[in-house]
Amino acid sequence: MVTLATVSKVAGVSTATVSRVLNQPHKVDRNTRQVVEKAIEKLGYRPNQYARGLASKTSKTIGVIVNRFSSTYYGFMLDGVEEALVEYGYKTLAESSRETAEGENQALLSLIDRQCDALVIHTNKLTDIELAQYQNKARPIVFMNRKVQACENESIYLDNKSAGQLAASYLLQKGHTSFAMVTGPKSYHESVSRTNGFISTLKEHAITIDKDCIIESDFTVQGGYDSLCRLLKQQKHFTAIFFHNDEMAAGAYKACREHGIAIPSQISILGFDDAVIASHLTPGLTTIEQPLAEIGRASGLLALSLLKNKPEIFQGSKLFTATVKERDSVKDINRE
Amino acid sequence: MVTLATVSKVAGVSTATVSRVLNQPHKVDRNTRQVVEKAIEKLGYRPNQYARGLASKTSKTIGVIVNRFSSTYYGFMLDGVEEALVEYGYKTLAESSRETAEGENQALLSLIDRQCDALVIHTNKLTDIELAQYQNKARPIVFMNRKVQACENESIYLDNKSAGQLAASYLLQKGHTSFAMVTGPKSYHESVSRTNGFISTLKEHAITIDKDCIIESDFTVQGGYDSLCRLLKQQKHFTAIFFHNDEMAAGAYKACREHGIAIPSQISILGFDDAVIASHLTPGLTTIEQPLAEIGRASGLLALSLLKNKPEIFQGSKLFTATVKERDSVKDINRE
DNA sequence: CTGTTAGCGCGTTCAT
DNA sequence: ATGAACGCGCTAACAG
Repeated sequence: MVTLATVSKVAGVSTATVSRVLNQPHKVDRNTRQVVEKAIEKLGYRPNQYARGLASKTSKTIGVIVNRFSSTYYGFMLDGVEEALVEYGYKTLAESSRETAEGENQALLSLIDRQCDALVIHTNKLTDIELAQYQNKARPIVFMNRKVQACENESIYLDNKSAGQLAASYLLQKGHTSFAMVTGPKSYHESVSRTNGFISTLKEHAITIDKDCIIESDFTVQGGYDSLCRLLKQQKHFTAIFFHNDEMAAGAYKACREHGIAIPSQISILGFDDAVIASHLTPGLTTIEQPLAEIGRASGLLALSLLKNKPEIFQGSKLFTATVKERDSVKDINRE
Repeated sequence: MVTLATVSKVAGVSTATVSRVLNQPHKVDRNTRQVVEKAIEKLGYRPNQYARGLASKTSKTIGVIVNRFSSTYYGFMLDGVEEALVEYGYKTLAESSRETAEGENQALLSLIDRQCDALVIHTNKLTDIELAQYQNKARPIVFMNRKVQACENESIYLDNKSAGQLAASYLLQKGHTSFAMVTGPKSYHESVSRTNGFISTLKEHAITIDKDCIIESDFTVQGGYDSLCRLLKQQKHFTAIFFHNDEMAAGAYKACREHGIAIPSQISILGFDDAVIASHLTPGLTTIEQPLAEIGRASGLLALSLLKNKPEIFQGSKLFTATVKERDSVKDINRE
């Protein structure tokens, strides 16, 4: 095994000097530096990261937690985080919580054990209080697409209330006046904010939404399917439905097909996320787009800036804005 | 900071004993073990993984490389790997190559630097020879969904030739006799094998496929779209097209829509992978399903078995079999 | 069964 | 600008 000692012998210098050319090249004479670099090259020396971490107490690694890997929702954020870190020579250590509270706790501890210099985490199960306690430790923790009370400075997230308002404005603008909504679980802060935003804008236009027309679901295709069936059974009147994510909207497409309901002529559907499937549905799903990759990127940068205590690395807003991705699932009633 | 020494003092034993209760509990007396465990609990002690790795030369971590995170193709495999490792108390260190040769090399080196006990990698750019060289080092490398010459024992992959044969058999069985095919890049071994399998089965039935009707594409939606347009322009006759993945098939759907071609009445489409989008397309995409999660899981297990030199951890085949996931994009001509 | 001790490979003083 | 020496926290002989 090639170690610092091997290199130092070959180069005819001390290990301290080799270490310096690696970490503080400017403190080494040009000539000796070149000699050392040649030796490193020749031997194919690679520093042992564990020894490094042990001695320096830093790992140049940032831990990331997501619910799972097999969803592009998390995939886009992960890619965003990694992109940001690579620029600064940091590594990503990604772990999944398998969407359980236990998994979140374990992942958190495991990443801390692994000496991650900072953490970027997306969690749903742990409470704000529990998360805030972790935050109290030495290493910075950034909450990715999650707003944590008392840790606002470390939270990067979408302005879900505005997004809900945007959804309502868009549908109103298309001439709709009677609505239904299928939300995510109430335990998710996004769901609550989107709901509030949606309702508040309707209220501004003196429109109320029947309580029976707001259904809490679970962000899954099946959940969306079931919700639409329930809405249909109720026989309430509405011309447009706002779904809190695209998977649920996709489930609604299926239900519509089975019930012989045409989208958007008989019912308009608005999704959320602009997931990969949105563009593949027929008709194309109009949806509220959320910049997941940028949220990931910003989270990575914020972690770095906190870690190095360099505010200049992360500048800009911690609050992201949604936009409308217009396709063909919302009817423009004005044009009739 | 709480270290082994802290614990040992509180428990009134030596650091070696504390280390033993952590790693070889059976070698410690029940009573002293309990005392130590109490101290660990009380102090909230967590072992420093870097010190551990440095001293023991093992990290209980397995590095994984994928092209990127934002595709469920890799996501499913990653989830599979992690699931397998968690059972054995191992961690996943995932890194993306961003689908570049440089990225693959860097990721490989970086994971080795990080003392990963084994590697599970999915690569496309590096040649078999380059990969085999890495394999020659101390730590085991498993090639996930990739067949590497000279490393067959460490390759876990789908039997792509059989899968191609299956595709042909299925279409033949549905009464089709005239075909087109859109493949992935020739540099991908999967593409070549699928093509060979497909053609060989046709040949068995005395059917040849016009060379102009085989188009090499790039696994992207746009690529599939372009390929179908090209096929259409040629005015050759065929009733069914086999796409080497579902993304390209989705692109074909779009092209069909624009050209007013009905699926499956005018043209039948068969995909590959059973990606998430397949079920959301209209009509549902019939596709050759590949068990990605299981391939990931098997790769993880194989890595563990190699690493620990325990064949019993991984038993079963390294070759996986594809199946047909039937939906509505292939017409049954016999029924006319 | 338990304690002592010597590294693991590197970064970092402190001298020179 | 360079080298000697120590310590990071832990595991692994070796004694006892």
